[in-house]
Amino acid sequence: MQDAADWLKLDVQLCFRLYAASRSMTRCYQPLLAELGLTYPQYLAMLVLWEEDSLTVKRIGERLQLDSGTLTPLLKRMEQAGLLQRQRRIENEREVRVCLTDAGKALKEKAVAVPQALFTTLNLTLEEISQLSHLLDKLLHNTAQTAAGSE
Amino acid sequence: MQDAADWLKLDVQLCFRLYAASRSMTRCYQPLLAELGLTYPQYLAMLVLWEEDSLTVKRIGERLQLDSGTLTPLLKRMEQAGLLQRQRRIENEREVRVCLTDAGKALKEKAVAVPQALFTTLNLTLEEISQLSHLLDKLLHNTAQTAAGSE
DNA sequence: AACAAATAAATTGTGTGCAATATATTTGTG
DNA sequence: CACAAATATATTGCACACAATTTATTTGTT
Repeated sequence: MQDAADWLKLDVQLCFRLYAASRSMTRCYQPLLAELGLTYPQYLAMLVLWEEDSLTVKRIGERLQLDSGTLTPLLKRMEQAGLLQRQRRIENEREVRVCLTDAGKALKEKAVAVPQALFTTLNLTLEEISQLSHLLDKLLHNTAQTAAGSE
Repeated sequence: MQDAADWLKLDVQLCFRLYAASRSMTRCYQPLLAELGLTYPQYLAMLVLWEEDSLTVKRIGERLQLDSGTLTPLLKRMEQAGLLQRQRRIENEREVRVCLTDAGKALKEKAVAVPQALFTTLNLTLEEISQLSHLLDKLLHNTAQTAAGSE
């Protein structure tokens, strides 16, 4: 009985650490991103668009592992903020193409300071970051849902 | 210019991995917890209460790093579900004491299967889990807010 | 061409997270 | 005792996440 109960201790649970660490890191981003007028998920969407502009909602969702239920309102708010434009494609009217505005593109300059500041806050060695990234990738791979993770 | 822009690539960002991994793991828990009638944050609250029953909202919040804005409605839903009871303490009426009901205590038996199933899904070695836990703890420590992390 | 199946977004509803504020109670100080 | 400061919880408002459903469009098949 005691053996089985040990599995249920909070401190033993890897998942709680992951959950707490993710939220803790997002909280670190928050004041930095507030200066750019972005939330953390909005920042992720901008990262994707800065890398490759003019993507469909579906493509952004694949990169961020988010569905339209999350992305549609998020992108609408970013459109309201003047960072991007959403328009149905003429070739395929099911799709909505998302393009950065000049303001959206310009924000990239200021954003460079964000990951650099985070790196300082994290205070992990490059070796530790590399290890952590590797382990998280492996975990992501093993937990990926067959439905969502279609590549 | 190119150097600075490299900091803004999604795949480089540790934080995105953490964010994606946390959500991916929660999705793995979801079908298992659905059988217990719990969401993931509710499961975490139960873990804390199974370990030590009759805690204040504040104490639960310290364990889970959640504030009353999140916990109050969450605990109310769990009370509705018959898993616990919330009552103002007589000694100090600012505090609310949270106690498991018999149903809440009994649920522990079924819950033991959950972390075991997750361990199988994760498919990580004990060594890898240990490493990951250690790195996440370090990250958590370094990102902890001075305000919230009062011990 | 006709139409079922597939696809892409949008919508709806529920449950977090969290900042900011409000309320009630207790504690500390003169 | 009076009363400001501190404490614990609750409330409000906003922004995700995500399951489930709906809507509109395109594709595949006959």
